[in-house]
Amino acid sequence: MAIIKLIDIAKNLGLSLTTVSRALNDHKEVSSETKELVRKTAEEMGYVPNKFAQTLALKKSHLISLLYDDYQESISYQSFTFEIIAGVRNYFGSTPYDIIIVPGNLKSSRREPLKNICYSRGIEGLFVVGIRTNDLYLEELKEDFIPAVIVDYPLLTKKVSYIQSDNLKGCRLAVDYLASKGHKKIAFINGHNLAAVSPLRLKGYQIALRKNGLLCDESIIKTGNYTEKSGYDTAKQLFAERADFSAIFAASDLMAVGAIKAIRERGLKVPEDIAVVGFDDVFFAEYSHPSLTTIRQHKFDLGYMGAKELHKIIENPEGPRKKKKLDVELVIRESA
Amino acid sequence: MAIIKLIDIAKNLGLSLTTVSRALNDHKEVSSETKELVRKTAEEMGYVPNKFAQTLALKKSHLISLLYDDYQESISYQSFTFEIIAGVRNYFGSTPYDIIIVPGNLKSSRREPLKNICYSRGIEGLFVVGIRTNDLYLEELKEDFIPAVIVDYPLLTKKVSYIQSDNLKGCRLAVDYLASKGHKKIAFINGHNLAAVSPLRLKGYQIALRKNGLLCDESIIKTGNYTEKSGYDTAKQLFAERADFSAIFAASDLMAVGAIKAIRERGLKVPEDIAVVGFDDVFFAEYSHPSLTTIRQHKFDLGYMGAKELHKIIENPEGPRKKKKLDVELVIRESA
DNA sequence: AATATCTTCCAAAGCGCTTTGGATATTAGT
DNA sequence: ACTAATATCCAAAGCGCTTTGGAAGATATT
Repeated sequence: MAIIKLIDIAKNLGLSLTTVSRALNDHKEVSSETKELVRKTAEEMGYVPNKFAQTLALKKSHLISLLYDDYQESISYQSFTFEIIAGVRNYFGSTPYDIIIVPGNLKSSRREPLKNICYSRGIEGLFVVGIRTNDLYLEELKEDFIPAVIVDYPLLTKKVSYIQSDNLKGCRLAVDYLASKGHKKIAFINGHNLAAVSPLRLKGYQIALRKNGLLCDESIIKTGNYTEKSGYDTAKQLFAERADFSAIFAASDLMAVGAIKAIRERGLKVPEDIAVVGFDDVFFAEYSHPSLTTIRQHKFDLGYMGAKELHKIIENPEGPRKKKKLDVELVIRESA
Repeated sequence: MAIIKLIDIAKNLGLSLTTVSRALNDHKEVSSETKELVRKTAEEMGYVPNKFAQTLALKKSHLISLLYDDYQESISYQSFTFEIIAGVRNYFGSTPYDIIIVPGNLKSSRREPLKNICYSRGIEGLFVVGIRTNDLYLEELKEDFIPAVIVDYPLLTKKVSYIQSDNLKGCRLAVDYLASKGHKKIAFINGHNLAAVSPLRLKGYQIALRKNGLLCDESIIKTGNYTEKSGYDTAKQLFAERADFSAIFAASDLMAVGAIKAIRERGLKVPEDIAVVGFDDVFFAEYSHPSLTTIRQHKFDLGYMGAKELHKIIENPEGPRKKKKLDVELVIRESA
């Protein structure tokens, strides 16, 4: 029961290879009767086209590749990435494109150049998520040699678009909400600058403070690294230095959880003594205690819409590139 | 700056195609000087082999495929799956194999037959995770048409191995621990039977009870569906029917969290009034409140070791298949 | 009846690679 | 000096598909 090929069904039907191929591809130069006949026997014989041969002949692989990192030190980032990937997969599931995972991970030191990877596998587009601002692959992407869509890193060239949540709005929603609850001194725990969103969130926080007529006090702005521990540590630091803030806005849910732990250890209550707002709405935000008030990013949509954009770039390379911003929303739970 | 091919470097060097190909493949029938020369100029010219052409000529694709579901209703399952995939990716990262994601997801109704997917893409092996016991793909896998490794579903044929955590031991550890704390009546919240591990965990629970001289009371065994809500609901049900148990063992962390919520709502304290032990050790187990005592599964290793086994099956199809059981451990935190 | 136009088919070339089956040149064996 | 063995290379075929450039037959046009 070997795998059967075009030639087999051609012989079987006494037709030529050409005709069989054309029949299956719905080419006009073959009568509808033979088309039907060929299709039926192909089906019966269990024919499936060999994609490698097709790729070779057509110079079109229908392959896009996923570039992501499994080892973001913040393990919560995993669920973020996973949901985005789910979106990508879902979008391309209804196209002829397959998704191949770029071998190795972003951290490993000896990596093949992106170009080699793409060229040797005929990859037509790249979906990038979780890339650090100091990652060397970014330099290659800037060379603009392949269509790509990047999540959360602002790169816009002829072939590269990017997509991210509306971070400024997210920060505004958080600060507005806290301000509306009467908070005057809102501390901010940001993430490191290896994530391109960090400066954005800081900026959003500052703008929102100003808009609410609150002054921006540098001494209650701290930088963590998106982990729970760093949230805990920076919160403790805040308390050690000064304790006249009544709310903490953290740039990630995980840091918010860490901060809550620090607050509790000090014998204070959330949200009564100190209110806490996170960012991301990772799934456990709902199950932590107290459940987290946070800014929801639509992760699945980031993947889905990003994939759609990537598809568009591939099909129409001359079209305009654009940055896309996805809406965010405030999810009010117990922590603020 | 077109992509360069073997023929280009052949012309460039005044050599034949054959020789260039052989030089790069370290074939013996070419002198070491020419080998060196060819390699160097290939490098200089930025040559990368076309994998499709290679696949076609060699009849070897070096592709394995990942079959998984993004939509397990338990979202916590995501992190489980993601970590396993990280393990798979990590293993194959040091082999010539690439990983392609099976298009569509397990749930979508109109799916291509697995065979078509595999044959048309020349896929050499399948890594399966999160498959339901009623999934039709299982029937295809049973036909044994392709090397595969399945996580958490017991299928063992000539080409298919499976791997899972030691569920029986996990349940024993949990029950032993609770018994050692003096608990006599330990309720059990299991997951549905669409997950092949569920009956195993039930069995493990029962065996462990017996070993500890505790009697197995059917009325404190409930079945949820691995979600937080089902944990909550079944725990409430337990209370409604009878309240003389002092501990709950849940077959997943998420259900454990749900159960804790129900316990709290009843005005009882965890672990003082009712102790709770979960299963999986998903990452938020540490951050929930109280932090979860649970059975840790080594998810990354499931992926890594499973991938290794898959590799072995592919390279040596005649070798013996085996089921692999990975060790688990009890992680003691606050909830018990 | 002769030419032009479709329609339907096919043989052969090509996609970029590996491999088979020689061919040529070099070295060794007697 | 002549054959046998070895080393090094190459032209051509083949992997399974699509597409180009004709060819043959059917239909339409004058």
